[in-house]
Amino acid sequence: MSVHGRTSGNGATRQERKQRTRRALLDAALELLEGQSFSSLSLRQVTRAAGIVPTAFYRHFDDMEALGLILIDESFRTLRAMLRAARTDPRTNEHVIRNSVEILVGYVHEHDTHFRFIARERFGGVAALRHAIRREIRLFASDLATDLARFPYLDRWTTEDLQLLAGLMVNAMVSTAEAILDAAPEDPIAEGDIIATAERQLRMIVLGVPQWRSSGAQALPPAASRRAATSRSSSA
Amino acid sequence: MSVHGRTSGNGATRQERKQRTRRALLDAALELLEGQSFSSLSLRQVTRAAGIVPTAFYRHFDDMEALGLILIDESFRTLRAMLRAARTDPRTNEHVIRNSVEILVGYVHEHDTHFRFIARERFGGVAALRHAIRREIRLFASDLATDLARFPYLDRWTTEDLQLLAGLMVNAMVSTAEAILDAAPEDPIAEGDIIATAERQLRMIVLGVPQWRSSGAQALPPAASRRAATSRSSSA
DNA sequence: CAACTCAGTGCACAACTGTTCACAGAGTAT
DNA sequence: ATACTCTGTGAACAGTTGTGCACTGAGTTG
Repeated sequence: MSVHGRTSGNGATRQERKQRTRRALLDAALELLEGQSFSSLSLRQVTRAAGIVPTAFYRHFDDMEALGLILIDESFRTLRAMLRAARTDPRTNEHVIRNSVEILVGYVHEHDTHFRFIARERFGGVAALRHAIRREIRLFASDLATDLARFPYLDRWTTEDLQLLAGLMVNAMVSTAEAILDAAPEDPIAEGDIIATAERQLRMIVLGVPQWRSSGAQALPPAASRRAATSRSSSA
Repeated sequence: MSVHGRTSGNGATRQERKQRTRRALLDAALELLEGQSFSSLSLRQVTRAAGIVPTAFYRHFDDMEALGLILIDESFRTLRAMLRAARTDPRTNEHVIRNSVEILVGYVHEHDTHFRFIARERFGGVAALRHAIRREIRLFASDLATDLARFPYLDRWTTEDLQLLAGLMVNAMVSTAEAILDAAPEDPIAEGDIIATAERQLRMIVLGVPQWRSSGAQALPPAASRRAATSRSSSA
């Protein structure tokens, strides 16, 4: 501690410098990943784009995989921030869907690298990343599920049912995000179509909500979902 | 033409032989793709697995990308076969969902390589494949949409609305397929859970159907619409 | 039969990969 | 000022990649 630290004019203090090249590596990777998948991304590409020599990579990460896991972490931090923004949105319940989609679109544009990375590696070739993403998506769906519980009807649902609904919504969100990212950049018509489709899909999902509890319980008892799963094989 | 052809005992006739190594290349690629993504799959890996020398690859495909496009074509052929199987299923409308999911699961197990390939490359790193898959999925959703038109209520829908619904279902199917493929192999409990979730998700989507009018109206219907308890005729 | 076609071979090449190692030199501690 | 720490360097390695080229030899054709 004490008064030690940078002697040169530019931002120094070793820790800072290390942190900065670490960020440079992460950012370089994220940018390169816009055009290729993680499994085809080489350590040397990343270091080259970050402006350091290949071997220096190991001062920051054991592995490319380790770097990938950090990127997943950061990406989901963004997703959670988006959820928080949607949750604390002051606008009325009448346009929840429209507003939510709007927030999603804004976040996709502002953090396109994160969204593209997640969408691409969700089912990608690297098992470790795939599983990490699956785990995070489950957590994300849980967060969304508790948010959903604030709405009429839904506050009576079991957490399992809420997660089911949240899972549907997350799927719709992810595919919407990828559609936006893959559309012609800054093509307002195409993006408008995508947004309209997303809104209507969410609306269609939501319309089933008031019907769900009664007939859903009738067809598959929520409490016995585990048992129903194992005894299902006889009907094949 | 005429009586020319194979002179040796094993299946010869040049065309046949060429066709056979072509298949060997495709199959080798498909098998390798179970463990990695297409963009990280090398020409040499494929030829090595197929038992030929790297340069012979060019006798069959211009490119790895060309091979990938063929794989997409073949994969969607099985998807369409699945749709046909579901369409001509003799069982009653009461269990459409359960039966459809069952058919899906069967196809996923029998053609796991195709499903995994599509799921993995749908948002993968190779733009050409990604776009080809997106196009095929749109066509697939159209096929599904026309199938859906056979059901009560739905026969009155516009094709746009049907495509919307079909898109939701396709999304659910794809993520179900990947969940099955990524589950512990031959783990009946995990797979049972996935199947149960898929059925309930589809059911939830379908429940919105009777409410849907093209413009969608309100997002969350007012508390008064309890009447739906008696009108569950079209549900699963 | 001889002439021709062409799927598959074998070698070569330049480019790229991940990882090792000894080493520089700025930042830090005493 | 001196000794230590540690991020980044540069050369070197064994391996892989895609592709060009001249070739072989079985299958085909006239």
